[in-house]
Order: sequence, then C-alpha cells, then structure tokens
Amino acid sequence: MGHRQKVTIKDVAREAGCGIATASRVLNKSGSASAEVRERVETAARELGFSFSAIGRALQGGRSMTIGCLVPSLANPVFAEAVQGVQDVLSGAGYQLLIASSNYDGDADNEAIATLAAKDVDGLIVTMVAPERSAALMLARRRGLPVSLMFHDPIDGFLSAHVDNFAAARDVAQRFAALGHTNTAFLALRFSSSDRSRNRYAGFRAECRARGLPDPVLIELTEAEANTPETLAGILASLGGLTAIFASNDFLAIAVQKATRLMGKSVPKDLSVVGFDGIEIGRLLDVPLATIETAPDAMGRQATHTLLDLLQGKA
Amino acid sequence: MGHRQKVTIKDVAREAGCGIATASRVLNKSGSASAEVRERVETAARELGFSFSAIGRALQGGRSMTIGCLVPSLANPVFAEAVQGVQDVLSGAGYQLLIASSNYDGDADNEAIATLAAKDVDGLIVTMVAPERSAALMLARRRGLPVSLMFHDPIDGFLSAHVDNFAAARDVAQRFAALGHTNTAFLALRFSSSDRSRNRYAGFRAECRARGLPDPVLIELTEAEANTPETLAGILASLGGLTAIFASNDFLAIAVQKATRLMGKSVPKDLSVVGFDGIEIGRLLDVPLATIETAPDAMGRQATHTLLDLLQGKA
DNA sequence: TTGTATGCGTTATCAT
DNA sequence: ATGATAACGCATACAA
Repeated sequence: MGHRQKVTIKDVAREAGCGIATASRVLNKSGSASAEVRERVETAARELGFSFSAIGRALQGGRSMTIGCLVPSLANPVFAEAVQGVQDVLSGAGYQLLIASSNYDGDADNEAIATLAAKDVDGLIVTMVAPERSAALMLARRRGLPVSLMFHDPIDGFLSAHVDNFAAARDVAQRFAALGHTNTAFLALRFSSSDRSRNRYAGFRAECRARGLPDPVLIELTEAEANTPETLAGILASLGGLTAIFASNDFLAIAVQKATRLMGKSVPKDLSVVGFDGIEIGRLLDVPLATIETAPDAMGRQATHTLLDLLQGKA
Repeated sequence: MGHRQKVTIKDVAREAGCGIATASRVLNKSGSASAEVRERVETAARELGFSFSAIGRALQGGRSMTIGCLVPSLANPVFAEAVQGVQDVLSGAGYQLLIASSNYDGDADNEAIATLAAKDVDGLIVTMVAPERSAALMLARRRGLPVSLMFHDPIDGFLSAHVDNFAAARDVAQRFAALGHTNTAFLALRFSSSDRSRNRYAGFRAECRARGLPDPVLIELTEAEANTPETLAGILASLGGLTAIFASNDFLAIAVQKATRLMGKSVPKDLSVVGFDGIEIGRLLDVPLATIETAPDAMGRQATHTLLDLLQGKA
C-alpha cells in the first residue's frame, strides 16, 4: 500500500547517469544517442517501471491525445453502441476517450461541453439536446476545437455523422401506405428535446400528406408511461382503430410490441410496429423488430474518422 | 475558424492589471483580495472567456480529477448501464470519466490499464478478463493507485462491487430442482475469459451435486453461434431432453428464447430459461426474462462510491 | 493585500 | 552526441 510514487523521466536520467534531454530522446526514439547511453537509459526505465506522464506531455506539446464525447445516456443501447464504435477507432489511433452524459438535459449538455473543453480535449464528438442553440458548443468551435456531430442532421458548418431522419421516416410512411394503413401514429419519448425525433415525425407526416392520407397521431410519452407496458397498453387502446405505429426508437418499439400483446392483439397481424435505430438486441427478439437500421456503431466510427481527419488536416 | 487560442490565467492577470497569483486567488476564491481587484479580475475572466486548464491544474496539484474505467465492451448493455452509473456518481463529485474497453481481450486489458495509469487518473474502476493475473493492475496498486473492481468476486485486497455469482447460481439450481428439472445445461459465451461466468457455473453445478442431481451440461458458444438463432437451435436440439437452461447472461438468455421458439417449443412451458444481469430491456420482452437481477447501474454506482471514499481517505 | 519565483513532467532549443 | 534550460498553465510559499 505504499503511497503514490510516480517515476519521472528525471529519475530515469539520474539512474542512467545522463541528462534529462538525452533520456527523453532515447525513450522517444527521437534525436540521436550513443548505443551505450541508449542501453543504460532503457534498462533504467525498465527497472524503475517508468512510463511517460500524459499530463506532462500534454502541457508541453499542446495536445492531450484525448477526445471528449457527449451522449444523452449510455443506458440507451443506441448511444452505448455508438460510443463503443468511437472507442474502437480512437484506441487504434492512440487517443483516449473522455466521456460525459447529459441524461437528456439541455443545461447539463452545455455544462458538459464546457467541462470537456476545459479538460483540453483535442476534439469533441457530440450528441446533444439542442446543438444548434448550444452556446458552449459554438464557443468551442470559435476556439478552434474540432467538433463532430453524431446522429444529428447537419447544422451550420459542423461535421456530422448521421442518417437522413426525414427521408427514412418517409420510407416508413410509404411502407405503411403500401400495406393499406391509413390510421397511424408516431410515438415519441422526449419529443421536445430530440431533433432526431422531430425530424422523423416531420418526414413521416410529410409523406402521409403527400399521399393524401390523414396526419399520423403524435403521441408524446413520459418515461414512466413508456416503461410501464400496462399504461402504454391503456394509451394505445384509448386511441382506437390504430393499425400501424412508428416508434421513435427501438426501445420504444419493443415496449409497444409488449403492450400490444398485453391487449390481446398480435404484431404484426393486428398492428404494424416499426422502430428506429437497429440496436443489436432487436435481431434476437421472438418477433424480429421491424426497424430503420442505422448501425449505431458505424455511426460512432464514422464520426470519429471524420474528426481524426480534421485533426490531421490542422496539424 | 480562428486557430486554437487558449486564454490562460496569465492573460486574465494582464488584462486585470495584477499578478498571476492574485488572479488565481480570486478565481479560486482562495486567499484574500481587495474588492476592487476582485472585480477587475472577474470581469477580465468573463470578457476573455477564461476557464482553467485542467492539465495545468493536474500537473501542479498532483490530482487529475479523472477516473479511469475499463470494461469489456459497451455494446453489452450490462456494462453500458454500469458505466452510466459510474458516470452519474462521478460527475456529481466533480470528476471526469476516462473510458477504455478491451473487447474481452486479456492483452488489451493490460494495455488499457497501463495507458489509463499513464494518463494520471486518480483511480481505476475495472472489469477485466483476469484481474487476479493482471500485471498492470498489480503494478497500479503497488504504485498506490486506488482500484475498485466491478462485477468481479473479491480478489486479494481489492475493493469490489459485485454480486455473489456462486450463491446466485446455486439459487438458480434450487429453483430448477423445485420445478423438477433434472436435465439442465449452462450456456456460456467466452467461458474462459470470464471469471463471472465460471463462478456461476461452479455454483450451479455445486448445488446440483449437493442435491444428487446430474451435473449440468456445460455449453460454450462462440459469438457466431450465439448470434445466429438457427445455429443455436440446432445445438440445443442436438442435446435432446433438456428441460432447463441457465444462460450466463441476459443477452444469451434472450437468444435462447428465440432459438427455442424456432424449434417450435415454448418458454417456459417446454423449456425453462433463466438469465443473469437484469438488463433493462429484459423487462420489456413479450415473455419477461427470468433472470438474476444484479442492477448493473447500481453496481457501477457502488463501485464508484467505494472508490471515492478511498480517495477521500487518502487525501 | 499583492506580486515574484518555483516546481509539477515533458519536449524543444540551443549550446557545447 | 549530450546536457542545461526555457516553456507549457497553474497553485503556492514566500517576500514585500
């Protein structure tokens, strides 16, 4: 339980009997050094168990080799899978991942961005409530901090990895129409704090209108309602006559499936249900989830590649 | 798109027409300062958009206010939920979360621990393949870096947030026995790289033996087998006579449910299936998942509280 | 109350 | 080839 003792390059230099600069050059394989000194430094480093302090390096080099990532919540598989994708690419490139989550709160969002920026991250990968109105995000960009958006439809001059929510939603409407559905609904969770959700509804409704069909019913659920199948069943029942539901995400779609079965009806015979995201678990369900596949991990990977490219370009 | 310009405390001091130390004292509300200077410094900081550099602070203060967290993969909801729990507690305490994942690879595990330690994290929260044999982890502890294990049964003198895998598995065996099952199996993914999985099997088998029942069949699946319900169904069919299955985790249990249905049988009428973890989605399934509830997010929260307590104690 | 100077771990510059 | 030293952003001991 010895107390925190860090071995610095100074220790290595002393042990090897050489100057700090020389030790640095040897350990970094930069500059030149005689075979003899090289050997001494390397064994000294090994014996002392030396490893560079990322902090010292960051302070001197101006780069922290750390990327900040903000998502609403890791409890939602879409974001967890996306972050895993980010992590995969990042670690391959020698970067570390600093993570934050907002729990779908717009203020927390802004605070998190500010904190991340203060941590001197080299770049930001972000999914937030209202990126287009985030003062912290704008400030970060003005400061020259590279930002890559995830899941968001493009904004201003920000880079963005995304699917076209509007177009995808139109596809859903088209599928429903082809199946003869005229009485449809769009179910959303936190509609007001998700541009993704709003864009999906907009596309869904637009296509319905274009086909002369009635607007889909918009149902905004609270977390409690979505997580309690009995309650959800009650809500669906009260709407009557519904034959097709477009759920704003897979999690919700699964809940709707359950609620439907609770009502003694069956999916998709009595009710068509389509989700959005394409989370892994959806493929393992008894009744495979019909959904818009967005490949969350690929989204994370793409956002990261985009960001790293930008980072290279500036360096 | 102006290039990266960081405002330092030096800039604030110059703008406010005072010394660096004074600016630091005012901004940190430490030490004393005249109302006049205080005012000048604060407005200067505001106007320049100053915020402290966490790196400078870390280097000077010896603490980075950052905690490193290693899990096998965020694509597995158990870990994602746990990490979210960690994040919740951490952000409340003013700490940042540096994350890494190993993709269930023992070597990657060790490398990640080393990298995290080099980042000068103040503590480590870890779920890995073989913590008891990890040289990097032992080294970290010897260096005085506080470590908190997540999901692992206790090891040596490490702190650990966990459920008693062995005991929980015995409970499952007991339940099965009470239902009259004698022909059982334990399904695992990456059995060799998960002490959790091994302990669960051990407990399951121990209880079976204690009751004079035959040993449960141990089936190790590859990722491919687990993710292809048809293949899984084939494997289950080839075993014949099986009436109860204990799956090493919920993800797997859900796959088994699907495979079973594919075989024309029903859960739980023809086959009892029990999982492990208690991931959120399990509650939303048509046939609610029978499982050992471990409350992953609570596990993450507990591991974090434990770690922070340790951190306080040492400070 | 205030400012100067030092050190944290590293790399780069510049002599030697 | 090698080493002393400045600089990075910050907090603090110390001097004024």
